[in-house]
Amino acid sequence: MYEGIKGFSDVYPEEMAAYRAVIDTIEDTARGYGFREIATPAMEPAEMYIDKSGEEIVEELYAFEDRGGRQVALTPELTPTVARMVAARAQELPKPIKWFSTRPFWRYEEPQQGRFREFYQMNVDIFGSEEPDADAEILAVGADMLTGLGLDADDFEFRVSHRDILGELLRSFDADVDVREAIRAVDKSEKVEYNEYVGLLVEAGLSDDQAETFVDLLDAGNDDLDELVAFTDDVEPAVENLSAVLDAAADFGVREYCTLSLETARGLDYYTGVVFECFDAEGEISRAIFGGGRYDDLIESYGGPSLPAVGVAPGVMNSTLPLLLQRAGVWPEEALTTDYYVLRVGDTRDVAARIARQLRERGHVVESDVSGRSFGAQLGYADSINAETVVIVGERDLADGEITLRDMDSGEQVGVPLDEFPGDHERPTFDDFA
RNA sequence: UCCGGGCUGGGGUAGUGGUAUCCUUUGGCCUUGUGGUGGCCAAGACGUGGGUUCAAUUCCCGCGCCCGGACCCA
Repeated sequence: MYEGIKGFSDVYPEEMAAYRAVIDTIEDTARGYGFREIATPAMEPAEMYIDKSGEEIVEELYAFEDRGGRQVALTPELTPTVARMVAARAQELPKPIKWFSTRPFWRYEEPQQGRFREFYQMNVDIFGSEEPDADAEILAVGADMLTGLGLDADDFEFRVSHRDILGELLRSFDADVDVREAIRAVDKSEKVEYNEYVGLLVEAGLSDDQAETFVDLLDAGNDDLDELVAFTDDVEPAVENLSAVLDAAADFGVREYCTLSLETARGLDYYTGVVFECFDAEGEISRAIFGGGRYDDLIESYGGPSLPAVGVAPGVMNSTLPLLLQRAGVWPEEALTTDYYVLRVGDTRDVAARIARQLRERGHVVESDVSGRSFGAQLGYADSINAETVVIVGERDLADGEITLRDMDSGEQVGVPLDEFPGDHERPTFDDFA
């Protein structure tokens, strides 16, 4: 016996049935908006991540040399790959480009709540539109996924912010501010004490007074963005952009899930406009459920044309989303379902097989005996797979030209003439013949 | 990479310096034709390596994995 690798998970059928229901729901939501599915490689050149993120990223990469001497890495995220794909065909692809995919990613990190070394993530992106409507559509598709899963406004909130508001405010101070570091401090503000937060801002270049002013400004801005414009005109375009996105979100029917939260920054450097993070509204799940935002410069930085982009990336398996769904009581049932079990008694394989085939042709899940088991054992197995209906194909029944239908919930049975089953019925059950 | 807690049949547990309890599960049978409610039989565990000891599942150390936290978050 071998143990699995740390941070990698096995998923058994019952649990996978629940995941499958979740994945189907969120993918159908994206398809409903016209997002088209793409497939991408599990490995890329390691430089693709190192060049963009620095050598320290190697610490969190599954990277190695392949037999051809190439430095390769298991993909830790989708963005560089999709940027390459967009860049390669940017000329021919009609805009906007709306793509999604759901697949595993790998990061060499220490496992924690909702965080593993292999995890499944869906990516939904729009390339080629810088309109607020595109940002709002990303918010809308994200919110629709969650409501489609059974969550409502009491369960989650999108904390929406804008990178340029933070950037312009910081640049407006008469100080040599490391905006990147200051935004990183903002990103941590929810997790640390006030004094530590201010201290981080001071380390980024603000004076003590400026840092406190900045913190107060963000707080005031959450209530009224105009307060920020009053402080400096430089934030006006960003404020207008954020307002326009929220207006569009209102028309798209998802404004109620959005909260203005200027303390939300996202840790990544490449975001350029609206950013947002989804949180458990009850706070039981402390980590973000997922996040997204606008990254207008990234395609170009990967060698493509200048092409605006906005996206969202919900974790699916091995992530915080399942924790939220469980907390909210909407996690799908972890159970097998089986429409029919065709039970064989005696030398009836030919007839049983024909019936099973006819039921499968109607799109049902149908099992039959492949183990040579007794009647009782077959019935026990049918019960263990939650068969709804058992079709008993026995020698005695066939001698009378019949099969027997058994409803497994009630235990009721009825004889049905062989030539009437399944007949014209799309989904024949006990009730149709009782 | 660091910190805290954990690890006993497939799952859940009891217990102990002298190799282990119960529940459940799985397979078979009672019942070559009636499961989910009975009875019988069987299978199946001390994560791993080392140390202390006459003897280690039990005490000590390393490692692995699990849960949670820090760091990081793409």
